[in-house]
Amino acid sequence: MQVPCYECELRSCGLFKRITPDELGSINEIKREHLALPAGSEIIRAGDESPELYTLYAGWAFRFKMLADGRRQILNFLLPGDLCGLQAAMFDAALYGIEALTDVEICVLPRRKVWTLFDQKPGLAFDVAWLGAHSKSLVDENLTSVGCRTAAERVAALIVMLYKRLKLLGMVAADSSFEFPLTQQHIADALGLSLVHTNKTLAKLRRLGMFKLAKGRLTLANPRVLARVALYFDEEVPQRPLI
Amino acid sequence: MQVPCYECELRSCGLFKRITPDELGSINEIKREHLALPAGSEIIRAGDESPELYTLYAGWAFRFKMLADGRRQILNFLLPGDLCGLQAAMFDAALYGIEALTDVEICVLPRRKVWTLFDQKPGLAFDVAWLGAHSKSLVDENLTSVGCRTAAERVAALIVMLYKRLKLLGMVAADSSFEFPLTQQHIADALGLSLVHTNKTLAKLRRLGMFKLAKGRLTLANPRVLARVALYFDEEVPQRPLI
DNA sequence: CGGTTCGTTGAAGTAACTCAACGGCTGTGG
DNA sequence: CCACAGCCGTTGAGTTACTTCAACGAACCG
Repeated sequence: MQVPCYECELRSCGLFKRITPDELGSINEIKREHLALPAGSEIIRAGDESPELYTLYAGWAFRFKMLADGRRQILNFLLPGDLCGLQAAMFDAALYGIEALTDVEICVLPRRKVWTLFDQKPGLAFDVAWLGAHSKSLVDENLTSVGCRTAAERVAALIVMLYKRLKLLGMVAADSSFEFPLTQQHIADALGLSLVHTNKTLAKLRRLGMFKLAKGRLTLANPRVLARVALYFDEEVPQRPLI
Repeated sequence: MQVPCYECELRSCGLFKRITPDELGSINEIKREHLALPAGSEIIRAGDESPELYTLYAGWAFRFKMLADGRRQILNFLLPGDLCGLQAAMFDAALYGIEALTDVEICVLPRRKVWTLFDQKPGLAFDVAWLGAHSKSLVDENLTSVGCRTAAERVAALIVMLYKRLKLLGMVAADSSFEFPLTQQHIADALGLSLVHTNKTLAKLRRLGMFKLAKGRLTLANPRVLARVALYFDEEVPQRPLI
């Protein structure tokens, strides 16, 4: 347990709802480990029963489903502060996989202890439910993209959504640039597009001057314009709580 | 409050986790009303702040998002026993709409009272979170359909999924037939297909003998075959709890 | 160096879309 | 009673957005 929850950097950036020192202490008590995993690791494997709940402390990950014939759908991307495997912990088997996109660090919370903690600190139960609902709203948004938007609109929507989330995390530089570790295959699998068409769509948006992409870093020309392309009904990302 | 929770028909069909009489009594206490609404009613309007949480007692509904230019994506369908507006109740504004597909009856639970109830009965908080997670898994499945499957596979997957859910509710007859109130426009909007193509795809599956559809009732020839068409990794729908 | 992964581009094919028209059914109002 | 409008489903024809196939260059690594 290298990093006590008291000193969690995620907490200090104002990301989480203020929780009582009492609650924080309880979380710290059940936190079992702080693990580092390399890019490509499977954090949760579909079909496994997962005895643990994780929070992503550093790095990127993604949640996905596979079809019987091997096609893959990326459901959403996970950023620091996100819970991994809430559903998996509530059901008996995970219905999806979670893979580390970059090197990651995760905090391990034993499932049983989390549930018993709820009995003592009901406020935390609300917060966990909140995080689950937030993550669901990301999937909703992605489904809307894949179901309704054209290829260019989907790419724009994905980038804008990541931009907004990273901005809340303080991971966007002053020039509107941020780390962008996705390969084009990831983007294709998230948006329900072929690899080739994803490439051509990205090229088109780049030629239009919507953004630059070099050395794993994406620089946005103008977030508002891109949001317009994505046809957003301008809804804001809600404020976030806990863990 | 015509129907006390004690006598709830949903409860009697073994659908929900056994909860203590004490918990049940608490739910009954905060239940405010039992409302009947005609088909087409908006149960939740996107953008509204919703002071209430509902449970769908009878009838069908659907949750959807609209794009700026009017395109609609149906996120998932709601059946008796499902919660309406959990996300909406946790955030300050609903990010989606919910519309009654048939005439419906809903139980009204004032939002504030639900949260305070959690403090007294933490077990219920877990159950609500469970229901939220379950609903999310439906969206995951739908996203996988829209992102990965062909039109015929999507239609098959949708029908199989509804069949499985209705079966758990005891709403499937001995001949594998069930009420099917969706118009082709609903199916199209849920699957990210055009109306015309949805029609042609349905016709094709019908010609192949996968199912019959007449007078708002769908009869499945063989659920297993349809599941095969949908390319399911045979995952079972988990057992359900509460409210 | 050769192997691997990732990005790029051209060309040909197809699944799904749009447009358009029509038939059946239901409810409404003269 | 018929006339008419509105909704839903159906079908044909032409178009397009996206897919698949194939090949190649750049970067990275053992």
